[in-house]
Amino acid sequence: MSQMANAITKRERDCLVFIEEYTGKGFPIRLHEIASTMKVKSPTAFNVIKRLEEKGLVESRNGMVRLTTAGKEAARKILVVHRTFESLFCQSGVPMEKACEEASDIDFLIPENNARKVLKRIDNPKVCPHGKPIRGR
Amino acid sequence: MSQMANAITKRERDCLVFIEEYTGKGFPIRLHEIASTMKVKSPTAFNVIKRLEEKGLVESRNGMVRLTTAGKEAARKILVVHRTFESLFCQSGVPMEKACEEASDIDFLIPENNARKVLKRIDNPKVCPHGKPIRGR
DNA sequence: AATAACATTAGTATGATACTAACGAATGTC
DNA sequence: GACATTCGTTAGTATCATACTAATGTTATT
Repeated sequence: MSQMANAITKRERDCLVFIEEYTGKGFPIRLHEIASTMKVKSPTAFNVIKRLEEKGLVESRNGMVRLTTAGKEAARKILVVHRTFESLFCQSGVPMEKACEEASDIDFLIPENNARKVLKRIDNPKVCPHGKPIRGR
Repeated sequence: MSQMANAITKRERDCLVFIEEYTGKGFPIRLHEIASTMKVKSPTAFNVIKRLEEKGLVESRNGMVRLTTAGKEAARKILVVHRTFESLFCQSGVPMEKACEEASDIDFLIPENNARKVLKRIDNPKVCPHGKPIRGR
């Protein structure tokens, strides 16, 4: 209720981003992989996936999980915001690890268009502190 | 679990900040006031207050609610972070209302010391867009 | 065909959020 | 002083997200 209709939780965010980053390399992802990365048991991961599925962000078939078009778009938006704030924190003197962690706590809460404005304000860096492109891939 | 031990929720944050701002003017606050401002029924507000009480941030007696020392300190920290990000958003071209709203979504998630670093990065404004002092009062 | 690895279902638990209904206490009005 | 209104509190219910164990399917590999 504090968020708009299509809100996701931190857990769902972590899961979504992990799938995006993993499957971005062309490998399919298995639930077991997700569970162990998120450090939860399979049924927990299964439920998170199920919720993401209900929200139309993820598809799973034969234990293979992948993002839908909407899911990819959602992940893309989150990553733009993530890298923007990560950059802001780093520019401000926060250590990279901490910057990343804190960006992860807020990147799914802030609309992309506002992050883009912030990006301009901080001199429009093209890559995040990890060297990944901030805007389109 | 995504947060540290003493984490509070968005609801609790809203409640805490509201009490801080209200009682800052020297008036005692009543539960009914809190409930109607937060747009929830009394029992809901009552429960939020109860949780804040358990966390040692609030005291209530005879239906009068006020912050403890720890509660004031927590509210102060939140407001430093709030005003920092509000300023950032405004400087970036986000309308003030929206800037405030979004700052409220994240200000309780970011540690004060990192916000202070961000504050320096954005040219150390002394007041937030509403004209309130950002650092100590 | 048997086993191992993994997915899935069922069932339970906790914490945050929110409600209604009912009750209690204080306050003010007639 | 009796009564009504207002507000706080308790009790009970519900939902959602999160997380677990235990049991059951399913698939793949040997």
